[in-house]
Amino acid sequence: MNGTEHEIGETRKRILETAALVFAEHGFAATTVRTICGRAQVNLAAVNYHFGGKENLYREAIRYARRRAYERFPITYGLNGECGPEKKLHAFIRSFLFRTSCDERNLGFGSLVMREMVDPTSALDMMLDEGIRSLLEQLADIVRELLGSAPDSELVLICTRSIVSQCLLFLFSRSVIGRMAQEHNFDADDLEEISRQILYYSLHAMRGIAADQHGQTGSRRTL
Amino acid sequence: MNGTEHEIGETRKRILETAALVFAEHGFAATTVRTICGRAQVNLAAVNYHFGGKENLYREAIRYARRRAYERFPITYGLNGECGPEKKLHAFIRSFLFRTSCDERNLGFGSLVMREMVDPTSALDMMLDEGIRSLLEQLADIVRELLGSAPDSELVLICTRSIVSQCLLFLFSRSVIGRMAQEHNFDADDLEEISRQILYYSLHAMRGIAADQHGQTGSRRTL
DNA sequence: TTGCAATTCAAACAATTGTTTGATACAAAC
DNA sequence: GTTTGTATCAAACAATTGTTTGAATTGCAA
Repeated sequence: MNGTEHEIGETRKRILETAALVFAEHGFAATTVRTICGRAQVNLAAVNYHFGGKENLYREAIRYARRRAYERFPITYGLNGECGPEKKLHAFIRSFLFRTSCDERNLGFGSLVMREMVDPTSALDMMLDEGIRSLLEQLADIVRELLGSAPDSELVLICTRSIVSQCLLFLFSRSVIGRMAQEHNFDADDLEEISRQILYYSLHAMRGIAADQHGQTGSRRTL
Repeated sequence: MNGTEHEIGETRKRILETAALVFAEHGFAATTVRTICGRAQVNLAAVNYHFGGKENLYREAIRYARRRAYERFPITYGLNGECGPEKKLHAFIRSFLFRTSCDERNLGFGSLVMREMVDPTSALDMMLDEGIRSLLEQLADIVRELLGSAPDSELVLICTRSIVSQCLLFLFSRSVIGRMAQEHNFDADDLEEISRQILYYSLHAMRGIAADQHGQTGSRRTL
């Protein structure tokens, strides 16, 4: 081993992959170093030797899972060349759903994000700085484009929030869905269908809101 | 003590309230019986004496917090007499947001639900049976009423889901919002405003979808 | 082969966990 | 006053935790 940053050794890599999956499954507190090492078939001391502790391993595992998930599903997933805001929104929703899905090749990235939102550590700040913030801004740009000229900035916020919430729902309500429906794991076709539903609903909502806004030019207190 | 079910002793009550708040703050695994007993100013053995273990206390604490939260904000909160589906939807959203808000008098009910969705235990089944399922059905009824006559059942599902997701967003993204905005705690006025926004957005979306559906009678594949 | 640094390993460590124990205090019933 | 059952308490228990240790092993350059 030459010691450079990106040259990952065999055990190091195996620990990272296993750790991401186990942390995603049980959370930080409930995960034991022994479980990780046992499943990764490495010695117990390897975690402290290679990562300097459980907490450091946790952060590294999150970065690793995120890199892998984004490699599989970049934000422009399924997009080819220039296209309108509708297609961009569809790509955004699709890639988000697939990236945070249960597929083991995502290394539990979705669950890691979800758990970090519920039990924030310093890793959440890391994630905000290195991805989430820019992701939200890109979505807001698409929404701005869809709402048309000179949109009230609060409206952009409301619509963006609605789309985000619908994407997050399938992250957070996995357990509830699993207990209320008979089949609880979404395959690729299901995710495509859900993407289409979210897109369909959001486009209609935004069209209606944009029309309402243009119709009465000014305060939109129709409540 | 006469031993009846609902006659709660002083220490028992103090443990329940403290436990709900501590479990809500740190989650089941990360909270220690010592922390609860210390903050409740009772002896360490009291938990096992009165509740027979940490896990039992956890379940009882959730029920206790839920009862208190629903007493403060029943599903018809702010409603008086008969009224249309719009007002009903508004009441549903409002009561949900207030019930799951950070207000300490809710005993952390919102966080407890959230954590149970992320780390499901047998308590989640309990919550589904004793509240969540019926809550979702009531919302679906309101949506059905709003969408008008003979609505496609899949549309009801989509719209219901969207409303739920927007309500849940303020439960799950509390940490992210707190780190992205300067002020991170919502007061009553904020919650009222957010309720209005969710209502506004949802009503527009449903109107648009209902119109689209009636316009083309049949498959709604406009994507 | 020899030497050297990086890695792996079994074992032990100190700290913390949920739970149990047996003594004690207290109150009401007889 | 004695008894009886409930409640509280300090102390200890067994199990599990993350981490450390020092020896053994490995891989490769000299």
